Amino acid sequence: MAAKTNDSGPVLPPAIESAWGLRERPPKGPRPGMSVPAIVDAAVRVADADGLAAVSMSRVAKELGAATMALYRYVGSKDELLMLMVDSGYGPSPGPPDPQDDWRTGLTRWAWAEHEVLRRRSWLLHVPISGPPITPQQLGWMEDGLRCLDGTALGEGEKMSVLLLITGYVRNEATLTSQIAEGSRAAGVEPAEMMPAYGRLVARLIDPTRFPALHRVLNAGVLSQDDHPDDEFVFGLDRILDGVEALVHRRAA
Amino acid sequence: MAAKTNDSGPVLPPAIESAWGLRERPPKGPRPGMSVPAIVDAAVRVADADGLAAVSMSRVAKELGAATMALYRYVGSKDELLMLMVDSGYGPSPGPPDPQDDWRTGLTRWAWAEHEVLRRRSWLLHVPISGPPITPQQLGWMEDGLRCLDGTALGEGEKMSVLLLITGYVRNEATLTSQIAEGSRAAGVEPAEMMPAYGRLVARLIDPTRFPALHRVLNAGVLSQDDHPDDEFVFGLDRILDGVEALVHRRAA
DNA sequence: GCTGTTATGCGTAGACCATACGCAGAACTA
DNA sequence: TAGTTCTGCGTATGGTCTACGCATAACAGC
Repeated sequence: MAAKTNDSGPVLPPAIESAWGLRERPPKGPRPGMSVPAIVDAAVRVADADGLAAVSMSRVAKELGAATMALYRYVGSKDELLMLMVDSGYGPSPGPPDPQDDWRTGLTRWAWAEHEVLRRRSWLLHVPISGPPITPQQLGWMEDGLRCLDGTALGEGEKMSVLLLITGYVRNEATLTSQIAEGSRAAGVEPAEMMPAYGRLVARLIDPTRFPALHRVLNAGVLSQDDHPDDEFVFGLDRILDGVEALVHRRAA
Repeated sequence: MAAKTNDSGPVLPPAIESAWGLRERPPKGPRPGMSVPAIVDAAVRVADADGLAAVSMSRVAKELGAATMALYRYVGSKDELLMLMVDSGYGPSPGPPDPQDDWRTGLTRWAWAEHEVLRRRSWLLHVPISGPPITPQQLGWMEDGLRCLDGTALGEGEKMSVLLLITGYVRNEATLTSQIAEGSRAAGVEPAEMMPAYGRLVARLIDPTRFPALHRVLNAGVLSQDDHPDDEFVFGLDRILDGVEALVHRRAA
């Protein structure tokens, strides 16, 4: 088995190396007619317009007026293109926290920034991620998140865990809301009618003696009202930050 | 646009209705040679053995000694089959909490049960879920989770939010660990060497002045040691439950 | 300026995939 | 026995990714 490593560590796909600016063009051969950034931009444009499912190599090539196979001179595989799309799709990190903000304010802003990106580009949630982040902007987001916790007494590992916790939460929450939106579009139902319809469906399916707690929830009308979706987001985020706060206090003591 | 609803609410795909036992076989015509459960079992067997990517209609049909198109008499589409695979793959819910346990013990057990399932069947994480749960066992898990919170003063909506928070966390955590496992297999690296290799890679890429906080984390050796993976899981779960606990106390006051 | 080397653009083709459609035959009802 | 309805599934369509190889363009060294 060919281990994908060399002396200086694991080997990066060429296109990722060029994203870090580690690759100069060889002086020989014809001048390239495209560039990796141009391809990634085109792919992002397709995803923005028609969703991730519409992103095929031939569609992206058409967007650029090029032939399908021409792309493979720039990206090693579709998966590689997807990785670059994620990096570009997230965009630049929200920047370091305001020095006068406490960690909680900073992380809240950080979480909202990701929330906002995922709301605008829900296709990011559909990209099957295949490992920890190694692209420049992704690591930029991480850096900015870590800085929010600079003033706390948490260990470095704990800081990382907290970030993972929060970004995971944001992604998860965004996944759920985007599913509702996509589901309502697919079923031809008003988005606001989606959860009530779901509630009625479940109410019709379940036997109240077998599912008493669930039945009680439905009876309370939990799914019937369409409250502001951001409320749900804020609720979970506050729970998590409460939990982190407890830890921060314990470490500071 | 054809709205997928009728008088009694949204229409369920036929195969899902049969999972709820709402469908009797019409008396005419030849007797079916297969059954939906047999097909789902075969598909789960394929996924267990070779991963979700190996689950194609033809592969499942081969597993059953049937022709590809024969499956479409039982399931409406591959997506429908995937939904049933998830239901079957999760298996029966962990059961209601022990009456003498407090809510926190109960939810911890509930979270571990899902954690365990996802560790054994990581392909469940790769199934693109397309909406809120409507299959019997999925709702069974929900019911059992809700019951853990029965004794608390939380509102019904809050209980639901707490469950979503926890299941989201468990899925997210499982996704990360399974990515490490799959990544190490793909790169031909020992699983224990995966995170250290990642750490070295990032250390080589980043400029310490542009990424000071990240650099500090790496210097602290956060990624170098391979601590018990369950520790990471417990850490996040405890943070979340701490946050929930704060809310429970506030509501009880 | 010529030649060898190397990269590029991309056409062809192969190996998959999901699934629409339609037909032959089985099992029931009347 | 005739009619109806459902099953199994063969064929075919249109899509996917990508391995391979060829013609050509641009440079390096002589």
